[in-house]
Amino acid sequence: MKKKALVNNTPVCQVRMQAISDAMSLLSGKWKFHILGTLIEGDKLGFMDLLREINGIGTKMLSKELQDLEMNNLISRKVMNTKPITVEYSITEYGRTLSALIDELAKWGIEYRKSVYGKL
Amino acid sequence: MKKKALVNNTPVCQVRMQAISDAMSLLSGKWKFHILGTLIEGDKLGFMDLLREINGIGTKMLSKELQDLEMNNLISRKVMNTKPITVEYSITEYGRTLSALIDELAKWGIEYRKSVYGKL
DNA sequence: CCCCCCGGTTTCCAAAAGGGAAGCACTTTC
DNA sequence: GAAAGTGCTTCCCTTTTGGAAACCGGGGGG
Repeated sequence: MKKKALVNNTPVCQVRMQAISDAMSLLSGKWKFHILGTLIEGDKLGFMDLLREINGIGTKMLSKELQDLEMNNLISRKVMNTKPITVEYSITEYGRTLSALIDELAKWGIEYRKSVYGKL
Repeated sequence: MKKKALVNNTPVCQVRMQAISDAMSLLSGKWKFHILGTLIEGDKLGFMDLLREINGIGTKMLSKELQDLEMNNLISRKVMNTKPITVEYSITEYGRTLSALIDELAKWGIEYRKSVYGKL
């Protein structure tokens, strides 16, 4: 007699697992949460602004991640008719639905850091 | 005159960014949320149980991820004195503090899937 | 004329992540 | 004594990810 999955065999758990995979396929990588978090805080930002705001990111990654996020409709890109051509990146309405998740992540990270470096 | 970061220059934002990096350094990878989610649902599970519950994972990844999670005190590993030696993996009290985050992730993933495959 | 700023793309490369298959030690069951 | 189950580790390989640096084109300033 072969054993089968017990916990995750229920439809509700299969859906949860699928959902986690779905979400991670959009949000994985070192920078996506940083970019989204920055755009949620600061309304409209240019490419160079983001490069300055997000410590450690380089032009290649920023450009690639912005394309990914735009493709998934989480952020929007608008080219402005200014004298030196500028681009405005901003969070979309849909991207804003991630703010609860990002808040949870940041909240947990803050508590984690407290637990590691002691209760001062 | 050199421009400086405006949005993330505030201490509160620096802390958030740091927190996001901290959290992701523990939780990154393809399987950690699945393992944690499964252990939150099902109380105590053996290695082979997890292998069956988590669709697609192989022994190598499971073993490695379990070690990572144990090192960070998110799960606990207890070797049992049973006839065929068995190991019980379970979520720690600390690991359980992730359930809100995992719920948010799953919730968002479910809504995302709905938005992609239309409102049926 | 040269350089800097904006907003990127391209190239090259190193490191990390991930997966398959096999092996290993031990025990029970057939 | 052979197979099967439990809990891994090791090896080898491919894919993915990430980063530094160069380059590009247009515009403005000195």
